[in-house]
Amino acid sequence: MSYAEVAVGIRTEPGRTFSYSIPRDLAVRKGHAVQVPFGPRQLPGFVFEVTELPGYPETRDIARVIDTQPWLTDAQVELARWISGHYHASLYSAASLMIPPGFRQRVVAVYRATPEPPQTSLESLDDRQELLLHYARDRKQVGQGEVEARFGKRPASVLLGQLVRKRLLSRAWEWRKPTVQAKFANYASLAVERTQALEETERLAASRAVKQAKLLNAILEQAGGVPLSDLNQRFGPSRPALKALEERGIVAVHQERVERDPLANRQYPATRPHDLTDDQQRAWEQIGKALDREEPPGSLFLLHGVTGSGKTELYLNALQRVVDQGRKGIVLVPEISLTPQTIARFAGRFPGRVAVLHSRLTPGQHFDEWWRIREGEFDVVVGSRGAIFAPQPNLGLIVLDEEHEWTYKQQDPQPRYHARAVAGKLAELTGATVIMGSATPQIESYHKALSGEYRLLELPDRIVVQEDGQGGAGALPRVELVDMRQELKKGNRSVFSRALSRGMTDALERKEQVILFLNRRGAATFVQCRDCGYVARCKRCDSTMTYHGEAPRGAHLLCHQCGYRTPPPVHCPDCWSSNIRYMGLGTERLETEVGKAFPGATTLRWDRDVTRGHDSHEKIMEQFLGRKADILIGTQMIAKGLHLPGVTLVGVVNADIGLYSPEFRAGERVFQVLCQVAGRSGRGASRGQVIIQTYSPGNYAVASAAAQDYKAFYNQELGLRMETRLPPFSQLVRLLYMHTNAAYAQREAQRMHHTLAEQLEQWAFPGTKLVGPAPAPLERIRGRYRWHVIIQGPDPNLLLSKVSIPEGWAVDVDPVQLL
DNA sequence: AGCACGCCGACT
DNA sequence: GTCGGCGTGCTC
Repeated sequence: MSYAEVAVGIRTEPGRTFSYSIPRDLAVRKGHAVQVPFGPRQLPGFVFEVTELPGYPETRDIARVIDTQPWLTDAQVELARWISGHYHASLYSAASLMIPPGFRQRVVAVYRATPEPPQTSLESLDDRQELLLHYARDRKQVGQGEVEARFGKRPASVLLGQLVRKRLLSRAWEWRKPTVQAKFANYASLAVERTQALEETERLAASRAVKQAKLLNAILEQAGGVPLSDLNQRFGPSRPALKALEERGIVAVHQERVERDPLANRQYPATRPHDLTDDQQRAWEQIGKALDREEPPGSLFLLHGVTGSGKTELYLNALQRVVDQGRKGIVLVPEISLTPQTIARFAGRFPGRVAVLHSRLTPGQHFDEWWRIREGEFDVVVGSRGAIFAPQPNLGLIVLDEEHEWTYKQQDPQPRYHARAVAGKLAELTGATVIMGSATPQIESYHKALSGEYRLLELPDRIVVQEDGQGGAGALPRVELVDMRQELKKGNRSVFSRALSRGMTDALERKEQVILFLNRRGAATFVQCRDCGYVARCKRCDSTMTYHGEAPRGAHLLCHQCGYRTPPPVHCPDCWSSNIRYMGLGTERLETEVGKAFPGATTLRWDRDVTRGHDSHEKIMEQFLGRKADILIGTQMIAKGLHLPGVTLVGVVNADIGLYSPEFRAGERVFQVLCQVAGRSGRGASRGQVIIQTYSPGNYAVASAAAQDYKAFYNQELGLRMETRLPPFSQLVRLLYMHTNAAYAQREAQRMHHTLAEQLEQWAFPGTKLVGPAPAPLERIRGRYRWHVIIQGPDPNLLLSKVSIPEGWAVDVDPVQLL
């Protein structure tokens, strides 16, 4: 008899499995998805271990193996174990990251009326029970869902339970069909020899069956069959004409599996490797050695290079080397950088061998891609955060581009993992090499690189890629810092400093393009009564409402926290004054101001408010690349890795936004975003110019961004982190509790703090301390009050593992933000 | 989800 | 001293 340790789909402590016996007729292996009995229910689970001895005295049998193939590789099983432990999540939730979404089969209950019901039970029924019993007797079986639809979720389960206990209904467990499945489409292909078909085409054309002739000709042209949808698209409704051809045995219509390939119907021009610069060559030698396994495997590289220094070329070379060895790669890029431009760079180098995984895939597309990756069909998987879990067999390389991006940290559902940390662990398990690249590495990463945990590779110079594809040394843009306090003193109350105004005029005269960056949406950032000082705030959150004044929704106030929308006030609700002023500046109002100051220029706005549609990112960029606009106005979105050769001037309208946030990473964020925006300028032939407007020119983040000096920023920031014992000098775990009742949330947080403090006193982990309990900086979101407790120390998990976390608490290990 | 267990208030 | 309300924890 063998036994299995199964991670069951319930809330559990990290790492917890349950022991089940394996029936003789079931082949169960590590990594299998299974169905197991658990109390009165049947639940899904994953097999983490197969053993000869039971891990528990009273085991029950595994009910079913969901798929003959294991869904998790051995490496993924170990990876899930690590994620569960490190991020304090259940093993099941960790394993779930690695299977295709939409395929989470669930067991559902189905009910049948019993053939010989006990008479006594039939006599004691109320109206609703009677109704449900008759409903069930009228059909073969009744699913839980339909009963819930008629009676409501809660009453349905109560009623069904009552009828089962009275032995009037019997309950069985069934698997709900997967929500996504392989897709099949109709294809038309030749059923006769080509020569015969050609004759037939001529005969049909000569007679009056023009449509049939056209169709047959199209089918002739494409060996292996044409999808009917294509024929319909090209020739209009074709089914009747096709039917005629089919009946005469000339063509055959059959079903074929179609891959919902997101790259289908897109052509990527093939690209060849560029010559490397000296810096690139030096970095490449080190990477090459690691890939050739001349050194112990599992190397982690941090590639520090400014925008345009040729990091991607090194990624491509490394991927090529790995592919030549018969191994495979995963490339992670931030979701927002997953543009057609980026995909083209990888797809062009490995034509037909690149899979793309991102959140905008339909479940069907995701499902198909997952299985094809699993089968080893792709050399390279390009995707956002979750692509780190792509089931790439024989993994040789993981690339993490823009490693400092905080979108690599999963925020909402457990496990709140960081793709960078997961990549490191996966590399350790598989022997793969990791290359992390950034122009502005996260402080922790650079610290690790300097202390030898990562291997540091520097690319200090920018390369200008000419039209012929050859590279040469390029110049960094000239950056000018403008003190807006001086502008005010000189009587300039406009949003444009004299320098920026002049720069824009010059650029526009030379027919060059301009980017204006403002990290805030909307028209006015807050709405205030001039008489009593009232500021419009969101009813459900504490944040101030932002005024949006544009079509299609008309003027309204919007909460950027929860999306709550309300008409703009005519009178102050406190003092009934009509002296309402709109204060502050957002992208929307900036566009208006540009229109006033540069009436001849055409503008394009790029922020979350104009990019709701699916392809709108692509459309806006195409418009700007096609010179349909002179000035692009946008938020963070414009800063991410776009190559815009026509831009020679970037204006940062207000660098100070975010600088005084209560977050310990505020300075780092401002520095990163300013560097990124500056990198948008002068990527074509001419040298770019950047003008940064600020009210805090002396601030270290703003000043070192203006000087494009990462090391200066790093040294300053590291000093601050050391004083405050923040990462990398400690590790943080944040425990967050939310509740609609403020007092309840506070009490719960105090209770948690008390428990932790007790354990801390008992075990006395050195250097570990508790921060809080305190209301989170965003004290209320969507009407829920938020309190948190933070554990700070060399290994907070030691303390965390001593307490059990009650329901309702969110545990965030290595949080990227504490708002 | 459903069952056992335990703690507290209302009753014999 | 006993009965039963429901809140809490466990199910391999």
